[in-house]
Amino acid sequence: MPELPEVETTRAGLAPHVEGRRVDAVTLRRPDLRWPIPPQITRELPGQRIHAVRRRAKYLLLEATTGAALLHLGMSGSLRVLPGDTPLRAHDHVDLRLEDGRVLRFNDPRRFGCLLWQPAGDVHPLLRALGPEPLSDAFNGDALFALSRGRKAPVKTFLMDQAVVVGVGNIYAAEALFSAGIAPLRAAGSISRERYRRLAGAVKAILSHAIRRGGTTLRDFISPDGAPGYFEQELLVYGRGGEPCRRCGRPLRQASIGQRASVWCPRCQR
DNA sequence: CGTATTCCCTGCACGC
DNA sequence: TGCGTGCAGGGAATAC
Repeated sequence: MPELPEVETTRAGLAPHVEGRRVDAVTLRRPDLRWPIPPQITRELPGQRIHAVRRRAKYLLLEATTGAALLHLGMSGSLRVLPGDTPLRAHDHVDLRLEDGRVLRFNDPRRFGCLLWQPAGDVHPLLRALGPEPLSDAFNGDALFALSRGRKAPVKTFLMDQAVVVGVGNIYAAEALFSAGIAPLRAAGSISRERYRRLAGAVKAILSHAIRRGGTTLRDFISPDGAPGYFEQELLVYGRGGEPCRRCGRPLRQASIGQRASVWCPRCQR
């Protein structure tokens, strides 16, 4: 399930194959993913060159001349650059044929992903209310502390709020809270500045480590060249409910927090 | 505004 | 073996 490191891995894998190339044709095999695919994708994008592949939160932007294709991988999406004659597989929904004959192919079994259009000079509504990038200086313990005052929601829910900080999904929220020693159910407003500094540091460390390792491989995530990520085996709490804490040996607790499966160590996290 | 809930969709792990 | 069931999840939409 692509979280920020997976999306960044995808961006980095895509960029050398796609940047500077012209899109010759677009093939849609269904009219929608999560939302209808807008007419600009088929009518405006073909013939334009992709100048850059950028990422904002978990969105990818293929920046062309009159606008950008805005993609989200949802939880099962993947993008690959393939030889033009590669046979189709199930759920290959969209092809962008590049001028070198290869295709940028968007596969998404669960169709939680999207492909939208952002006109040049505009910011798509989906990107307007997003918080800071987790690896930027704007995201730090002081900002978390300030934003959290008065919040009664669990800190895990708070940390996964894309208006607070983008790109911290369920896996990395669980791992960062374990690393910082903070219990996920604790009210966001009750946590000290010092502990938020630790938490922000943990988020940055875990995300940058995961990016270096090529993202987490769970379910069907694959990077654009087809190589799997190697982070899964390093997860300390996510998916390990009932198993012993790697730090203290006590069984990890599992419960649903904000409709999301959550795992933590009742002894190491307070 | 903050918080809680529902929904979208398919693949997979289960249990019978 | 083959079925049905429940769960997973990002995040928008909706309802308080």
